[in-house]
Amino acid sequence: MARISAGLDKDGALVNLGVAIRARRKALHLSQEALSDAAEIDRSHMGKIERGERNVTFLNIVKIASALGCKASELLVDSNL
Amino acid sequence: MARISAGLDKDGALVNLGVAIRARRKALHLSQEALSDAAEIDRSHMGKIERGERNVTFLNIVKIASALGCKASELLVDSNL
DNA sequence: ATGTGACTTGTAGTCCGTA
DNA sequence: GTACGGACTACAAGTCACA
Repeated sequence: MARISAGLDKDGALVNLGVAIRARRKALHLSQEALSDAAEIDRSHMGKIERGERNVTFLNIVKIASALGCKASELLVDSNL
Repeated sequence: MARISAGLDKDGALVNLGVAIRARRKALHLSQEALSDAAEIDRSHMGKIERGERNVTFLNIVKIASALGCKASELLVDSNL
């Protein structure tokens, strides 16, 4: 059971963000482990983020984007937000 | 004293985000109160976000962007992120 | 109208496992 | 290499009083 209720994440914003992160990660042929290591975020947490089960903080979005070699805004554009 | 250390917010990302939010809010001639009301976020909390003193979460960024009538990605583009 | 400090509650984020 | 769980700790969310 995810910790984010469908009610809170009305437009699936977190899921879309997670999908965008995963897509960029795969494009770079990185493992979750490699990415979470580069972003200095726990691998378990990163997995939940990709699945849209966690409401990431802004600073971590920036860190992840940076680890993916792109801007945070690009991730959101991918997510249609 | 701000709750976010300069060390954590290396590039002033939170400050830039706050500035972008405030700029858009002013452009719409809204008070913090009106905006925080529209975004369903407490005025006090919103004020701290605008000053870059809080590491806001993704879902709240989306809520604020929505209350500002723009996309979350646009806010980040304004912030150069 | 906004800034700020003090506070409680919820959850982001860590660390350990198992499959 | 990834999903998922339990048990923590750190900190964002949310509220209020007062400047």
